Amino acid sequence: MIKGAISSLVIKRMPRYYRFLGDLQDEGISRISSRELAQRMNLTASQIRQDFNCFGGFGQQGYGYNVDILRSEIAHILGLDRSMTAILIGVGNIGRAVVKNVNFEAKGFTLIGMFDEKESIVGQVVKNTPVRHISTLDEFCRENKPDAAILCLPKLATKAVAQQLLNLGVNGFLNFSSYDIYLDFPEAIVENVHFEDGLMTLSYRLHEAEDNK
Amino acid sequence: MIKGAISSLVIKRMPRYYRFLGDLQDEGISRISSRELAQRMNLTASQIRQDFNCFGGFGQQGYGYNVDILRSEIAHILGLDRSMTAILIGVGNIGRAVVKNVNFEAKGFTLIGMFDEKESIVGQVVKNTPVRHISTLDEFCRENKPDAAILCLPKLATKAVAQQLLNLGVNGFLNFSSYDIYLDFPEAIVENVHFEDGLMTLSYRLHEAEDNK
DNA sequence: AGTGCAATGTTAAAATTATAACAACGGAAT
DNA sequence: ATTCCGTTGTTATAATTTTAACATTGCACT
Repeated sequence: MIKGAISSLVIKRMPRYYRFLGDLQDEGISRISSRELAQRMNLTASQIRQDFNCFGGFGQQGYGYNVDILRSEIAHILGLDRSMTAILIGVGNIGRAVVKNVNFEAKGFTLIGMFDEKESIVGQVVKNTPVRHISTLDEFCRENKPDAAILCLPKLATKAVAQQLLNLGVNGFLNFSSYDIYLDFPEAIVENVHFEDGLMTLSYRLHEAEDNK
Repeated sequence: MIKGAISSLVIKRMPRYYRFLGDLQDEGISRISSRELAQRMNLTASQIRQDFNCFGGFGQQGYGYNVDILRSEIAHILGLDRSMTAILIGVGNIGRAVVKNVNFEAKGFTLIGMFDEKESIVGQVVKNTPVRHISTLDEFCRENKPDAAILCLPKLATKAVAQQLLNLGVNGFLNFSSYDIYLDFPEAIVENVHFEDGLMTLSYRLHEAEDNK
């Protein structure tokens, strides 16, 4: 039972809960209260209960939450238990790193195609998926209608490719380039991933701590 | 002139401004108003002015902001113009990808050491830095006092290594493992980077959009 | 069966964050 | 020199988010 629109702040916390509950499973813990979860995760018990209650609440009064159930509920909320298809564009440095390190299958995504413009890369098989030439992208998308595109392209190419894909009916994007995609197209769903941002905020906080000495 | 404590939400937006202003420079744009910046970045002009005014404000009334000046002010706020030393621990898949794709120098960080436990990796030179055995970590840290540690370790090792480094006086962490570090040590500054989170929130939003059809 | 305890779901209050409004400023034009 | 226009810095309002409070529920124990 989902009530109204969920705040994006709540959504962004869900993957963290999901991850942490997995750790609890590894520890063999099968039951936890919001109070203890809060302590462990550096949150407040109130926030945890509020977060879960956005989706109806999965706990039992006087008992707490069952770790397995809670985790699979979150998986369901995030849609990890439903299957979607994705293509990856740009099989260079970043593209390879992403394919190697991101577990798409575990998140419900099946990689059905990879594309690059470099002839030396086209034809290679990465993770059981052959790399196709970018010129075949249109045809491929019309035939296979992928749900999402993982963009691992250089800055300049990113915007154009995103627009091309939008026109082909692909409107989910996971963007690993350092260029933020801004598309004024309401259907478009874009997640920008910038690992350098963490380095910059770390820098800020380190200097802040230093200055306050 | 910095007034009081800055909200972490403001800090998290700074890298994005920094990036976008770089794009504007590439386009040859040297001057911009908060209104136009807001349009381009999908924000409100109010928020932009408020954000910059947390640090004193860098604009000129009736004119707007000078792109070059604004960007370098943000760089200064983030501490990118001040030098810090960092070590990287775990030179496996993720570690290599991070070294290849993250521009530490441009963010003010100098990589002074890399560590791994695998004998086959130790001795290799990655980005002009030799990989040392993890057993030499203590000695190295006592001698060189690195400001930050980039953790690219498997889940299980992460917590222990973080604790070890804390004891050695290293208290800035950029953590790329899928394990969130929770240290109840007030000095510790931790930034967790989880690229899979973006995939999960994308999944949520895609399914949400689908369900509302 | 009845009572007490523990922890949830929910409602209310506080705090924070974002948006809007406006006054102050500087440059350009007359 | 004066007025007007545009845009900032700043103050005030609105909205959101977090935290706290509490009533309700189900289990365990006697």
